[in-house]
Amino acid sequence: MKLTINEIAELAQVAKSTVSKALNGQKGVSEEKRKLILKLAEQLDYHPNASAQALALNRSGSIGFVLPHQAGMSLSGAYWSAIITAVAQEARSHNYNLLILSPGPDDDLAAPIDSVLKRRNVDGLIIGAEHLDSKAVSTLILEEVPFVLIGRSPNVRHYSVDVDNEAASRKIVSHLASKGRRRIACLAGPREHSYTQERVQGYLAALRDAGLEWSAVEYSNYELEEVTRAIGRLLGAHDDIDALYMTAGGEFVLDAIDVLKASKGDLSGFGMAVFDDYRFFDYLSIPISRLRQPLSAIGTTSASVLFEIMEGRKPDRLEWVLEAETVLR
Amino acid sequence: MKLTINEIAELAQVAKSTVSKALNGQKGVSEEKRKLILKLAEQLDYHPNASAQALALNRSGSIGFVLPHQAGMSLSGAYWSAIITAVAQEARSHNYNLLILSPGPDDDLAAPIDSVLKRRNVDGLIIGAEHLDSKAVSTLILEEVPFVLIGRSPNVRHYSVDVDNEAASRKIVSHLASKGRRRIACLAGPREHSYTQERVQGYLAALRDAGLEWSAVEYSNYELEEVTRAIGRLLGAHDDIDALYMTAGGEFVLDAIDVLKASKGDLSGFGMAVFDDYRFFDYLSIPISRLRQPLSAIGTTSASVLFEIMEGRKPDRLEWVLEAETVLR
DNA sequence: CTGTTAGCGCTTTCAG
DNA sequence: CTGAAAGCGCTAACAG
Repeated sequence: MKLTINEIAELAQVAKSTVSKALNGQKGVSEEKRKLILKLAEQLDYHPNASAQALALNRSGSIGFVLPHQAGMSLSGAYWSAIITAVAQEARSHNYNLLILSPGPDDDLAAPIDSVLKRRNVDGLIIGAEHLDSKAVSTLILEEVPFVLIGRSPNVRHYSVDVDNEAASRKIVSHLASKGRRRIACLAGPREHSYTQERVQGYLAALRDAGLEWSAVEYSNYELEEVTRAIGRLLGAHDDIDALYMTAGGEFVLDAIDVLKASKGDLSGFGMAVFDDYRFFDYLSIPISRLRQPLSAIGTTSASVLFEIMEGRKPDRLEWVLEAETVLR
Repeated sequence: MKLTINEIAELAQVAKSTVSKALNGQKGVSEEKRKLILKLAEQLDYHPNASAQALALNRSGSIGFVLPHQAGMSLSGAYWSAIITAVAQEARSHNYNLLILSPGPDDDLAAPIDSVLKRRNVDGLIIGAEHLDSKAVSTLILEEVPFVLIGRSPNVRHYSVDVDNEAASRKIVSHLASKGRRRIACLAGPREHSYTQERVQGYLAALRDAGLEWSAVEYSNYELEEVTRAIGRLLGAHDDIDALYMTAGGEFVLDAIDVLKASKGDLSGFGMAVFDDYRFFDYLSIPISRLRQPLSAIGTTSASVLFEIMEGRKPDRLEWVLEAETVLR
């Protein structure tokens, strides 16, 4: 049941090194033998043993994808799943496999990465940045592991692909302003994430663009209690808020709407914009403009950048910034 | 930079075979040497090279997870992502890695599976059944590859873990009946999927339980056009339908509600139940009762069944059926 | 162009 | 208990 290169060599009456060369398209094999060998391999459906190849070549043939902690969580799963699908596709087209590294609920991100690296299970990594400690990153760089980040972390300068958080935010908040909103508040995600900062910057820029002087930003960690408090602070301090920009989507939006409704009652006339796009937004009680991230492109791009560095080429830049699409309502 | 078993052996002044034994907890090593070796390995943070181990042991140390085609799609991604996260966890706890096999948009499911198997990249497979052709399955069985299915396919009898589609459907439709609905129609998914059939059976059983004689089932492939037509057929034939049971959730539900609204106008008083649970259901115009699948449990169970067969133990049964939780509205 | 040989790093006999 | 040696399947030098 185990078909090896030796069988092929025997059948073709050649040395296994010849088979190896023929199969790998190397030169130094007569056209005649090459044909014979390829035909044989094809007929017998021979595939070289991955472990043996990996051992001989000192390369695993897999890349790893590191999920952030909360990837399993409901809607954010949809986000990661779309990216993974694209990465898997790209990997396959390079004849690589895709390993998923999902940190346990408790243990830290570094452990699984470390092990997989030490064991030489992967040749490169794509890491959902979110909150990657710079310690882990410097280890990676030190060990010269090729890797690319999805999203960026503060204090980390490395290959990354991300969406243009600031520009997109600016655009959609400008849209709110153009609709006549004058008191546009911002409900932001966790302050420590780069993407939150960038999106807030975009928000502020849009206000400046529109000549609005008033602004208000509150941060939260996406959990109902904090969201409640954050919105409370916003509404408590200003009773004339007429629009809200949220720097992240998903269920967070539902929470926010609940809280808003509870404090303000009727929401008609209230403006809303969100960074992220889910179709159900159209079924909530107010129109929501939103930003749609190019998920497949993020996956495809990060994978191809990774393969580029794995193949020793040096990309001409460090950061790939993709556009988010605006969906105006 | 490459720390191998040889270095450890040298430092410990023993043969590498002794190191191997010590590290793998085999007997035949003096307590003294074992301690020394373990200490050394710990200090130097030695991890055996996975490929070498795989080659020597003829086992890859990875299991594969086969996604169905449309997994990247929006909300269904959330579903798979939750399962994968659980599987990854379980794999890690068995010291296995998780390989993701995602079929390309065009190519068939068999190709990637076949290659990964032939190359001995995985020791076992978890397959999102959905529509797995029985040909592929028989190949797997023939090659004696350990695998378990998530969900079931008609004509395939093999280890599988699934949710109790019929019982859950029966329960939730009974709930509709208990609320006084008398004309409960069923909007089903694709007829060829087992889960659709089972859910329809549950629906019919519930009607019988409630002593209702009237029933109506229409199938569709989840696409707006077909959904429109299916609902059209239901409403066209019966103008007194007062409730709808949908055998699947996600965006499908939004489409259905759109269509319903368009034909019936006001939906108040209309009853609705759905197999699947998303929080946004609570924000639609009518209350929706629903069934929540135990996603993590599905992942964990399928993985542990897989490991059981991989370890040569023969589970006492072929099918694991988990309960879906009902969320009544 | 071809075959022989020597590893890749690990496990596993099997003498000592 | 210990270590030398063989071998997992493949690739890469190097003679011929």
